Amino acid sequence: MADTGTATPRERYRAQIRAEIKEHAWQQIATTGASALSLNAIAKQMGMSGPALYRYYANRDELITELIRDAYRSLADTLRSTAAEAAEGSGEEGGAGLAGLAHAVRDWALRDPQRYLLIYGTPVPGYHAPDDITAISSQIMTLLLDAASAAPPRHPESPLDHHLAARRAWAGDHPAPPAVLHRALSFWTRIHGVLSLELAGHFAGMGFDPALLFAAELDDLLTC
Amino acid sequence: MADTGTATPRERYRAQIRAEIKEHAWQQIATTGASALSLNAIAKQMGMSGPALYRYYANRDELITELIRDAYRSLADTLRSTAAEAAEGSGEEGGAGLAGLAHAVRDWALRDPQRYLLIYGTPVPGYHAPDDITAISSQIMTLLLDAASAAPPRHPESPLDHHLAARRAWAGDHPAPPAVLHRALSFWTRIHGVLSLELAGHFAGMGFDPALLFAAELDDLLTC
DNA sequence: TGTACATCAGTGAACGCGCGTTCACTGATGTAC
DNA sequence: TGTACATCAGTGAACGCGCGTTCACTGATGTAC
Repeated sequence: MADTGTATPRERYRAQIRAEIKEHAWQQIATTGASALSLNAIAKQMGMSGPALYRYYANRDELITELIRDAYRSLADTLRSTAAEAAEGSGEEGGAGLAGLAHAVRDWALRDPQRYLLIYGTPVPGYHAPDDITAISSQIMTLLLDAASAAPPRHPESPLDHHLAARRAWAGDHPAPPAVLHRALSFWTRIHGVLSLELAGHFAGMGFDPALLFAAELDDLLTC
Repeated sequence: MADTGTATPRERYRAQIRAEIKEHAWQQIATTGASALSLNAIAKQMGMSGPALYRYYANRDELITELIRDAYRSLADTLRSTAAEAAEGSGEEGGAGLAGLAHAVRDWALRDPQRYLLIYGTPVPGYHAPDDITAISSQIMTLLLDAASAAPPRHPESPLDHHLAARRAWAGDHPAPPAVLHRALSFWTRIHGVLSLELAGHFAGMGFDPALLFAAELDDLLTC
C-alpha cells in the first residue's frame, strides 16, 4: 500500500510515526470520544513532548480529518473486497450481495464502534469534510448500488423511485433503475438504524441479542 | 405544570432563571455541540458572572443531565398527546397510531435536531444516565408498544419474536404478543435510521427530499 | 573514507486562552416580632 | 408600621488545569564533494 520501495529511511520513519500517532488517537477516541481528542495527551502517551507532533500534523484539525479519511477508506476497502469475494463465489443470486455487505458493515463497525460513529454519528457542528472524503463516501454508495442491482425488484415503482431517479447525482449517476436507487438508500438507512442504536449502547441492558435483531432486519429487508 | 400556586416569589424567580439557563444551554448546543457546553459561556451570554450559575446547578454534569431529562420528557409528552388524539379520533384502524407517532417524532426532531441527537446520537463515553431518565425512555417504549398492538400482524411469528418475548423486561413487561414486540423494536430502529442520517446532515447535498424517503420508509414499514 | 554542510526530529520555555470550581464578600429581599 | 435578623442572589478574585500553538534551540542523521 505505502510504496516503501522508493521511500528513504527518513520517509519510512515519518510514515511510521504518523501511523503511531493515529493509533494512539483512535485509542483516545475510544475512551473519551472524538471531541475530546488532544494532541498534547497523545504526545504524552507516546513519551514525546507536545510540540513534537507538529512535525507530523499541521494542527489538530488535520489529524482528525485524516482519521475520518482513514475510516471511510477502511470501510470502502472492506466492502469492496466483500463484494469481490461474493462475485467470485458461486453464481450470484439476488440479495446475497447485499446480505454480505450488511454483515461486513456490522463486523467492521463492531471491531471499533467509535470509528463507525466518527463518520456516521453525530457530526461536530461546523466541521466540513474536504472533497476527497465525500468522494470516498460516494464510492461506498456505488458499491451498495451495484449490490442492490443484482437483487430483483420486490415492489412496483413508487413516486419516490422517480423522484430519486430524476436527481441521481448523489448516486454518481449510477445507471441503476429507479427502484434500485430506492433500494440502496433504504438498505443504508435500515442498516444504520439498527447498527447505530446498538453501537450507541441503546440496546444495552435490554436483554435481547442485537445480532438477532440485525439479522431479522436484514432478512425483512431482503425478502420483503 | 410547575405548581406556581404554592411557590414563593423567590422560588418562582429561581425556576425562571433555571429555565433561562437551560434555554441558553440549548442555544449553545445547537451551534457548538453538546460536548462543548460551557457554564462560563452561558453566564456571559446572560450577563452574569460564571460562579453565579452555581446557585442554580451544582455543576456542569447536573445541567447536562437535566437537559437530557427534559429532552426525553418532551418527546414522551409529544408522543403521549399524539397517541391520545389518535385514540379520540374516528375508530382507530391498525397502523394509523404508528404512522402518527412516526410523524410526531420527526416533527419533534426537526424542530431541534441537537435535542434528538443529544438523546439518540453518539453518547459521551463514560456518561451514565440516572435511573429516572431510563424510566422516561421506557415510557416512550410503552407508547410504541401500545400503538404497535393496534396494528394487525403481517408476518408469521419468527424465532426472534420468541427470543424477545422470553426477555420482555425491556418492554416493561408489556403484555403484547411476541410479534408486536418485534414490530415496535423494528419501528424504532427504522425511524431512527432515516431520521438520524437526515439530522446528521448525511442527506445534505444529495438533492432528494428527505421527507419523501421518510414517508416511503414508514409506508413500507406499515404495509409490509 | 573523511570532512563540511544541510536537513530535520525533538525539546523546553513560553504565549494566551477558557475551562470548572472555591471562597469570602456585598447588597438586596424576605421573615419575625 | 417599624425594626432586627436571616436568607440568599450575585460579584470579583483566585486556584489549578490542560489546551493549541509558536519559537529558538540542540543534536542526530543524511548528503555532497
